[in-house]
Amino acid sequence: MPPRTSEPSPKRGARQELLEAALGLIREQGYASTSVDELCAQAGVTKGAFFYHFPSKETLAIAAANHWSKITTAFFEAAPYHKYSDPLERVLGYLDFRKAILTGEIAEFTCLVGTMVQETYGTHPDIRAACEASISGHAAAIAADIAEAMARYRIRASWTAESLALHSQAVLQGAFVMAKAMGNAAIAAESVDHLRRYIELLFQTAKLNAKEPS
Amino acid sequence: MPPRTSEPSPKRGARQELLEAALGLIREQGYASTSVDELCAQAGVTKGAFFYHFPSKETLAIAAANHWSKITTAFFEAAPYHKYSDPLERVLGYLDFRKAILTGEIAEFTCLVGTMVQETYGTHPDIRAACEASISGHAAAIAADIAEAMARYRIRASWTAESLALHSQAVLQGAFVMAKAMGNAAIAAESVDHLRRYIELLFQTAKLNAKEPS
DNA sequence: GACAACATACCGACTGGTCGGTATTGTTCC
DNA sequence: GGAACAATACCGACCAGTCGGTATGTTGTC
Repeated sequence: MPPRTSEPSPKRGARQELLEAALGLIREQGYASTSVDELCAQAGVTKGAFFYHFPSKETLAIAAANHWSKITTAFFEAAPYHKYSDPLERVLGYLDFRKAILTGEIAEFTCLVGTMVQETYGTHPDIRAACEASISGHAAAIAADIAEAMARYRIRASWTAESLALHSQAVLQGAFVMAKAMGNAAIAAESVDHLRRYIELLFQTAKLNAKEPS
Repeated sequence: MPPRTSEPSPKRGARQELLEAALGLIREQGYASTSVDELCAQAGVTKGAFFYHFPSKETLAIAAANHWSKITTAFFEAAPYHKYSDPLERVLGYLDFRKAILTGEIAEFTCLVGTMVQETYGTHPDIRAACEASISGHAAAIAADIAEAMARYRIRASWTAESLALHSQAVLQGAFVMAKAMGNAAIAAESVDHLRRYIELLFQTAKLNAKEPS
C-alpha cells in the first residue's frame, strides 16, 4: 500500500533494495515460493550481496516485516484522517482511508505480514513474532483512537478498544484473502463498508446521548 | 475443522490417503513448502502412487480444495443450528457454531482454501478458482439464510444478503490469520463475537418492528 | 593496506516429475 | 473350474533442475 514498488533505483544500497524486493515478491507469491535468487534478481544485486547483509533467507523475512512496520507506520501517520479532532471521526476516517487505497493490483494493497504469517506461523517462530509485532503495533494505534472515542462518548461495553482494533485488523486481513480468492478488490471494499457500519452502530446510541464533548 | 486428522488407516486407498494428508500438511505449512515427498510420507504411500493418481502437485491441490468443499459442506449441514425455524436464529447459530469449533491446534480449525489461495492466487489460476468455488459455495449457503431472515424481518438495507455472507467469511478468514499471527485461538473467537454483535445490531430494530413472523 | 561492500563460482541437499517394473483383481474363453 | 489375458493400483530408483547457503575473489574508500 505504500509507494508503488520502484525499479532498482541507483544508490540505495543492496540491503534496501533487497528489502524493497521482498515486499513486492512475497506479497505476490508468498514466502516459501520466493527464492533468494529471485529476490536478488528483482533487487538487482547478487547472491553475495544478499548473504553479506542477511545471514539467511529467514533473517531477510524478519527484516522485511520490520521494514514493513516502519513503512506502514509512516504511511498511516501521514494519512489525512488524523486531522479530525473527534476520535470517532478519526476511526471512521481510518476505515475510509483503508477503503480508498484498495486500488490497482491486489499485491499492491495487501499486507506483507498477513500473507507471510500464514505460511510461517508453525515453522518459523521468529518470522511469526515479527509479523505479530507489526500487526499489534498497528492495532495499538487504532486502539488508542477507539479508546478515546469510547471515553468521549461514554461507552461502557462488553468489548474493549483493543478487541475492536484487533477485529478491524481481522476484517482487513480477511478482506485481503477474499480479494485474492475472488480475484477482485471490490469484495474487500464491501467488507470495510460492513466494518464501518458496525462501528457506527456501536457508537450510534451513545453518540445521541452525549451532547457535551467532555 | 472436520474429523481430527487420522493416521493412515488401512484400506482407504492411496488417493484418499493423499487427500487427507494434504488437508493436514497444507494447513500447517502452506502449499509451497509442503513437498510431494512429505505428502507421500504422511499418507504412507510412495511417490509412484502419488503420480499415478495426480498428474502434478498442482492437481492434488485442486483435488484437495474440492475434497475440502465436500467435507465442510457435509460438516456444516450436520451442524445443530439448522434445527431453528427462525432464519435469523440459524445465522446466529451458525456463528455460535463457528466459534465453538475454535479449539485445539490452530491448523485444525483453520481453512485449507483460505490458506492456500494466499500463496497461489497469482501463480496458479486453477488452484485459485477451486478455492474461490469452495468459499463461494459455503457463502451461498449462509446467504440463503440471511436472505430469508431479511425477508422475514422486512429488512430493506443498502447491503445485500450475499454481501453480508461474504463479509462473514472475510471475518472468519481474517480471524484465522490473526490467530496464526498471535499464536492464539482466543483472538479469533473475539472477532466472531464482534461479527455476531454486528448482525444482531443490523436486525435489532427491524426485529422489534415485526411482530408477526410472516 | 585494511576494511566494507559487494561479485562470482560453486556445493550438496532437496525438488517435482519420470519410468520400468510388479502385485492384485477382474474378465474371458474353453 | 481354471488358464490366459488385461486393466488397475502401486512401487521405488532415478533424473534434471532448483534450493539455500558458502568460499573466495575483486573493488572502491579511508
